[in-house]
Amino acid sequence: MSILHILQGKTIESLGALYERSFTENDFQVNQTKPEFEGDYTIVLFSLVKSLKLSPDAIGNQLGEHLTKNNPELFTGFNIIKGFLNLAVANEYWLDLLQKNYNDICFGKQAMNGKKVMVEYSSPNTNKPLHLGHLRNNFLGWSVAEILKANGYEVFKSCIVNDRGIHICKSMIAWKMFANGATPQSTHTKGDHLVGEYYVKFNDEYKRQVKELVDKGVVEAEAEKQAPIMLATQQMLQDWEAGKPEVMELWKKMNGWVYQGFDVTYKNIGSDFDKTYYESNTYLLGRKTVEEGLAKGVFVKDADGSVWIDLTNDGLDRKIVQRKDGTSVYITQDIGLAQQKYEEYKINQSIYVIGDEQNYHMKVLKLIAEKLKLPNAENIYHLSYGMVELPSGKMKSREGTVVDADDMVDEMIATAKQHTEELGKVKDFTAAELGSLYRTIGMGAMKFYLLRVDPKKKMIFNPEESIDFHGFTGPFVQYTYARIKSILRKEQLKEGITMEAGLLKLEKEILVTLEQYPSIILQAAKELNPSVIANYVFHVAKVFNSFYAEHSIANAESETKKQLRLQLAIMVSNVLKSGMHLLGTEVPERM
RNA sequence: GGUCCGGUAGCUCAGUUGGAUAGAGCAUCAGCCUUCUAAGCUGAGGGUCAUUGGUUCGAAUCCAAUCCGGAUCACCA
Repeated sequence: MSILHILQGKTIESLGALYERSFTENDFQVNQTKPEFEGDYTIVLFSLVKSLKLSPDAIGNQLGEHLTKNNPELFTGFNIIKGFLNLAVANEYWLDLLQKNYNDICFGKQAMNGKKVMVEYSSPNTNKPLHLGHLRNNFLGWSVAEILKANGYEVFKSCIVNDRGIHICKSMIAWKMFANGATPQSTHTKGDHLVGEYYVKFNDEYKRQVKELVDKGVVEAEAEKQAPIMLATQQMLQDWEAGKPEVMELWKKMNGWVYQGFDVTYKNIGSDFDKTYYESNTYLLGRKTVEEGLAKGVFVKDADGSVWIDLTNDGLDRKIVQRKDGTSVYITQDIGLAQQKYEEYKINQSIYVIGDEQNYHMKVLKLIAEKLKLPNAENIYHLSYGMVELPSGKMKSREGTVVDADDMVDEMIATAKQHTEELGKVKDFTAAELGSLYRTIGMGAMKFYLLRVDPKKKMIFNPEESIDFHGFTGPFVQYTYARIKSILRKEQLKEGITMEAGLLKLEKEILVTLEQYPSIILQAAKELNPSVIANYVFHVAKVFNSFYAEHSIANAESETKKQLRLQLAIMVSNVLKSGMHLLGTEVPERM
């Protein structure tokens, strides 16, 4: 329970005693006091004026009087300015907070609550390597899972691999046509990149063939259907569905290359999964759903045999759920999988980390689940995030502007190396230490960069300006942590020393900030928003840095002051480490 | 066209259950390393919170209209 909540409770108490009616926390507002005014927390009095028929100053005086008189151990004074009641919180409260929590590495986290959540994220296609957009997805998913764990949920991370379908056949056809049997080994290329090359080659060749046909006088729409490479791809998809051995063999071989490549990338960026689903195994799940839907009268069958759901009454469209040839479409498979997840893990909530271009799809998914009265329907939640765009607009593979995930990682680590060398810090470390330090800093910078903005909003990434290492960044926070650790290696904390009662402004500011960590973790989970953590962790580091520049810990004014500051530093380092962990980011002991 | 999302400093973003003079970072400028790591600290300049109207003690925040940008509306996934 934070001082803010305590103050709310005490205010309700005091108001009740003063005016002999009951009040709730909605009757007034409590904020942190603005720095230009005296006090720590502020009660806004205007909303009470009407119902009490008293002036703001009169209410403020009576309330301030009552609060300080009845809770001297909490509130030591007050002032009223233009309808705002500013209260000063007793130093003892802050010192007590420090004593109790400075060494608790679990500070801010909740005990297990018995609820289970699944977070589905990453979910790649096996026809091309991961790019910057996937990185945002991966970091978000991992971080949200961690934030939920910190709030007491049991979390399962899952991934659905889109490993079948026409787009997969495209790279297979192109490989057959152009690769001459090239393999990752023979070309020294990462498997996912190799397969991605042939996906690009498919599109080039396809475009060429369409143009050829158009030049011969074929209408463009017709040419797109008739292009031989497209016909061959469609044939391959049919062969795949029929289980034709040579197609299956090629499919397994090429997917195997991609998985090897993904494994490397996932390991690099720290993504992991408790359960991986493969669409090649789940794409038939929808059939049962369709049968159920028809039986319940939620779906209708058209004359040609295709099955539909009418969502026009819900403001949406009529959606197909099964093709006339009896195969299921994407949405139906997803419903089947949603059901399977629920049955397998008995989850209370199912979170899908998917880009906002699928908002409509996910809305339909949830709506159909509701109409089918599936038990998990209301637990489906789409964590929708915006695209990562370039200053010139969307990334386009056609124009070669796609920022590759592996390249990005390498570049960040290289930048970390360059910065460290420029600062002349290299001599303090062994080669092995440097390797892991560059990785920690580079990945920290990148993850922080992609997580510090609200997931809902699209974000712009400028490849010209490399990701910053100063200011509101991961390395800034890491650096603050490393400096604290450096002090803690030199100075010993002594047990049993009586704390000094006085608190300097900056010392108190640190404590006020640290106290908010539990509610920040709560808010981040409620909003499923890691940027809340990023903003907070940065704020903590900033406040500590201001203190650090102003006051010395090792050479404090007195021994008791030194011990107090050591405890403060320890608590700050714990919160920084904990918060950065929620963002999937490590903190270095030295940098 | 329907639906949804967004528009805050030169740039990238916070702030939106209505509260005091709208905040950070980057960039620009001026300072601070013989004292715990300067990847740091202190300060300055920089704003019609897209526009207009409304609601009220009070609006970046709520409502309405308009303008601009984006996503989506496949027998693709």
